[in-house]
Amino acid sequence: MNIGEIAERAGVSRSTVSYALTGKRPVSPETKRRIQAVIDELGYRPNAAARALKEGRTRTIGLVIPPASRRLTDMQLGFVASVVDAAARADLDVLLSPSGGEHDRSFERVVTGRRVDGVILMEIRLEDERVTRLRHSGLPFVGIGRTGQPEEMPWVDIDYETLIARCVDHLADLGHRKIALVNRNADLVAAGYGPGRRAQSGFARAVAARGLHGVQVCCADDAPAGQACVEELLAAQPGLTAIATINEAAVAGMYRALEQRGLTVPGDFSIAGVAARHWAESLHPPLTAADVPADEMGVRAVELLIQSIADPAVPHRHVLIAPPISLRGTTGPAPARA
Amino acid sequence: MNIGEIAERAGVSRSTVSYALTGKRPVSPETKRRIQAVIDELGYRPNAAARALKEGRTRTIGLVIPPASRRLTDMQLGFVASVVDAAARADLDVLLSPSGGEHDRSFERVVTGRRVDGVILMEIRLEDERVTRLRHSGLPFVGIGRTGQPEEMPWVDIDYETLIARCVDHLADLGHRKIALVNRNADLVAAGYGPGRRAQSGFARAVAARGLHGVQVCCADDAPAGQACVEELLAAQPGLTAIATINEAAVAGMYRALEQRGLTVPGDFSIAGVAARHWAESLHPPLTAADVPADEMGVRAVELLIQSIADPAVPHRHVLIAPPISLRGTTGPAPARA
DNA sequence: TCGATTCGCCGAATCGATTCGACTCTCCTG
DNA sequence: CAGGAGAGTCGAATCGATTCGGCGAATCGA
Repeated sequence: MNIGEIAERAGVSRSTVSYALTGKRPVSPETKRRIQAVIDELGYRPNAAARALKEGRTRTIGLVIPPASRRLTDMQLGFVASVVDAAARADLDVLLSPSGGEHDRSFERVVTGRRVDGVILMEIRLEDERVTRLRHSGLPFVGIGRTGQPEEMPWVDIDYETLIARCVDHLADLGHRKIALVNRNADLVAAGYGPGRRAQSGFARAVAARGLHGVQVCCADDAPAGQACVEELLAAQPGLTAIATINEAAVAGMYRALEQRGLTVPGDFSIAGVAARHWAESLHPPLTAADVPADEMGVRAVELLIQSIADPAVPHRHVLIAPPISLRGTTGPAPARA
Repeated sequence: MNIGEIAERAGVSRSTVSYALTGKRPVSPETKRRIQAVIDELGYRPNAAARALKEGRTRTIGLVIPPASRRLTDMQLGFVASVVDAAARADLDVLLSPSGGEHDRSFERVVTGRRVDGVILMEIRLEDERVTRLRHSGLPFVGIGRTGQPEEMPWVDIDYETLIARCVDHLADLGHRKIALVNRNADLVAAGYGPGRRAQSGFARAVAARGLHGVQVCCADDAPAGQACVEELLAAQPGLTAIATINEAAVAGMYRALEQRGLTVPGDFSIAGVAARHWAESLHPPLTAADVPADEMGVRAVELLIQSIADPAVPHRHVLIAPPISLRGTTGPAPARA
């Protein structure tokens, strides 16, 4: 069933059917009605491939996610969900492409087969060859996250550097003198993962500015790792009274380790972090954290992408988000020196 | 850049380029080499839309997920991840389509615009109009989950009825006499969500068979709801000593409620469930549960779909999974009657 | 009443691939 | 040496939509 059959049954030419559907040229009401009747009867829908071929656009965007075999963090899941939602509202479909590891074929297919009109890239490194690849291809794209050359592309990002510095300031204000940064997993940070690196520098800067003793560690992105990580920290770092973290997936484990050491939060130990709001709230106890509006970020990313697609020459826009810290009760005054 | 340009530069016709690429007719080694050289130089890739139009297939599958605004459970996330992985291995792209609520346009677009060669459907209801829609459309599809008429389609599913019955049996063996089933959220169950309904009947059957006192409740899919739910149960159901559940997202909250009532697990109270393995393990304490192999299920679903696409006339295949219960320490002998 | 607009519609070209039939060689066989 | 087979290639049709130029009829103003 194609546009020709509709045309035939309605007694008009194919072009008239097309114009009736798109409205790009006037069609008489009577003709339009007849065409619509046939379409409704047969349940006709234009063939997406044919349309894409002629129009040169697919009405589809690509979403490049971390290898799916690695569990997505709650925040990443939030990005995916909001991107899919926002795209659906704009009548765009979303093609999912895991990147990294064995899946580069998938990424390559999406980029070079002209299967999508644009791409949203997640989990960006400071040096990211996917960005290079995309720039070279001429395909519009937007980052959730940014590289070390922020001007080279449009993006939406969280200002981890500032946020972690704020966490440190907050903890310092409460009298904590020795603070640890619990980062994301070591591989990621070593590979130049933006948030990880920026958290490092924000932490170092703030710790120096306040004259504190700072310790930095990496930690795999799950609860057991968080537990192990804090156990090690407590053993190796006497006098440690607070943690700042961007590793939301590990927080539950951190709580557990503290609890097993008999340390209460926030009485004996404070934790502040950067996390998706609903996650921070659902933790027990709810985490004092800068609430990352993952939902909003996905929507903004889609907006930027749609603009880039409509006019590739438009200057790159950037959205840097630094939400305030919500005090939820996992931070308190430093305990009296033992 | 298209196949014509490649042909021109290589000094052959377009059909020869096509045959050199697909190997569907012999091409002399020398010609093949020349063509390949041009392709490598220009980085040519065939246009996916043109190919899809001519071939009548898109090399893309649709994955219909629950509305993304609702958080995906860990198990659902596991399905998505494994489907994407398996599809990528088969050189298939995955088009994501949220269904339900305001997103039915997206579902409709995917199904009727012939954008995909087949569909994998998640979160199936006993009566599911999407299944009706898909059957009517003639598009090959596979369910992760099944309707009330299991023969009508190929699927991969978990045998919730049996698994919950096993949980009950296990708890009964340990001496528990009054057991609650904590189901998924009420809306879902009311809408005829398969796992929810099958858990209900499996629970009812097992409870009756063992002469126990059973209580059934629904609970929203998150930790706070789990906490509230167990608080209510404890208040309203004196003598309750165990819970069986399929609501993995609520388990952490259940633990919390018990803890706050001063009840230890498994000393005072037992919990057994059905959950994705890695989730059951990462809970604290790790949950005694039937471990759902989410990774494997996605792979199997893709396999079935590929078969259906290759030969739509092939009889529907079904994979019903009933993994054994892994004892992890949240179940123990019923406490002596208070 | 005549010429110029405007409206509504049609026919044909086009997007970029695949594929079928046919053509030209070369080689082998009887 | 004629004729058939097969290898290698080409030209043209095709998939299903969009879109441009143009054509006839109705409308309008002078």
